[in-house]
Amino acid sequence: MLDLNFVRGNLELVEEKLRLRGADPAALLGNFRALDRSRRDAITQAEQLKALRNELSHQVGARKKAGQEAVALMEEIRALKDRLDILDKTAASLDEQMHLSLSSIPNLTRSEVPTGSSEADNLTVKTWGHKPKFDFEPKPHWELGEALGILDLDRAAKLSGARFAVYMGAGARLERALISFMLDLHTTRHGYTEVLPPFMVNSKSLYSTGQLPKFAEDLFRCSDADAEAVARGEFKDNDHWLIPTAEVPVTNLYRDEILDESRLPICLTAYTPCFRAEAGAAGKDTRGIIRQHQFQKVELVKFTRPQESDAEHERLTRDAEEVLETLNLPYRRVLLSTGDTGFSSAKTFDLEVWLPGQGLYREISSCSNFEAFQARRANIRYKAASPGAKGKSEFVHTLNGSGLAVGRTWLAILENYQQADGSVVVPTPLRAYMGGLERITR
RNA sequence: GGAGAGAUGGCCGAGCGGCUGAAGGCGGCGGUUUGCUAAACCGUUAUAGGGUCAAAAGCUCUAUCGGGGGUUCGAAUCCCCCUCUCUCCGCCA
Repeated sequence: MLDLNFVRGNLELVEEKLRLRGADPAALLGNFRALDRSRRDAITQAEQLKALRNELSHQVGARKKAGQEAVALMEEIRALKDRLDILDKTAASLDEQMHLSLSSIPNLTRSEVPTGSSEADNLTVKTWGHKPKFDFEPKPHWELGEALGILDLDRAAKLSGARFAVYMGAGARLERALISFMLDLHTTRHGYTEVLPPFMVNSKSLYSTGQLPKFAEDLFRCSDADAEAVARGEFKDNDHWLIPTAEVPVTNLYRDEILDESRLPICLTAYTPCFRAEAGAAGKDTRGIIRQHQFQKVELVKFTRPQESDAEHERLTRDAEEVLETLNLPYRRVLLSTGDTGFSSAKTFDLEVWLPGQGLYREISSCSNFEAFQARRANIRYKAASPGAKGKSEFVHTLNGSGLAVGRTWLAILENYQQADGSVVVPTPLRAYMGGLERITR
């Protein structure tokens, strides 16, 4: 969420930034000034009446204490009530509208983000590694996996439907190895603390990180959650949704807290499954396990001081890249354009891994700097500890990135490490996690 | 699932109809004292939203004592509902 004062004072800039994203400023901010004005007028009126009521009530107290009667005063106050009731309701309703309107505005992208309307305008920042050369036609992962008996999509469909996968034998072990490998790398070499959060969260948490209210249809909702209430802007702490990413529970760890500056930056890593409804993705990536309703991910999350978030963003992206480099998977780093940058993000790098079986680069990580956008929604602040500082609390900056999407790493290994006989060589760093297995064969 | 107890500021903790935005302590910040450190002492220290202001500061108003509703001229304090925490019992991986 953007700061109300900031929007009020920089309306043209905000509208311009919205246009860069391909959003419609008129739809989002068309009545901003009018709404702002009437909201403030209503609040002023209601508060003036409350001040009067409080003053008169005080007089009642004083008279009673002095042993005088106060019937007339009490009558007067009672007479205010109807008027106050209406004013209060009006003010509350306008305030709610303002909040909902503000909650629907995406974050402002940073100036270095390339202008564009879609992923076609993303900027490739760097390319790493050598694409493997094959003296045979490389196969896509679904053919390799099914032939090796380590991936069973047909039975997954029987169990759960489309867009689910069953991993068997060395396939299951490879998935588990990747999770352990990534967590170990981030905790021992990159300084992250491991977190194992709940896989279900309440709607308040999803509001804080920006998934609600706008993107409810992308989520799996448990039966105790009320999508209509969410659409009205009611976020509860006693309903449940399946997490679409560990970003949600991990970022919300410090919701409504004031952190000590000396603790920053806080760097956390978490393995979780991720559940996505993939609404609107019908017909997209239907083959293989690129796009699933459930996939595993190791996530990186940081809480930083505002002045450090840019440098920490670079560091976090490097931490994700190092997973690919250690596994020797060719990739490129892409700076997303204004049109492709996510709702809550001010700047996002995607890492795209080379998939020889399909002959293209595919997103395997997305590393974003949300600046204070999520922190403002989640009310995560820090208090300056440095001497001389005024002790005023400020919003932290939050960042996160996949380090990495495990399912896509799994399939990237199959495609990049495949052999002419259909077997797959296990990358050296994973062998210790696979009981020494060097090659997955039929 | 049943029974009971509780939820107050950065933290601990008092208050149980008006004098309470909230005692006291801890912590933080500023200062005095002091070879240094420590200690002691003094002062200060919530958040959000209105109004005023060119703006900031300041001043002022409103709201906030887990969340929501109610009673009352007036609610941290009384009543109802919900959530969470703790204790005991039951069930359970």
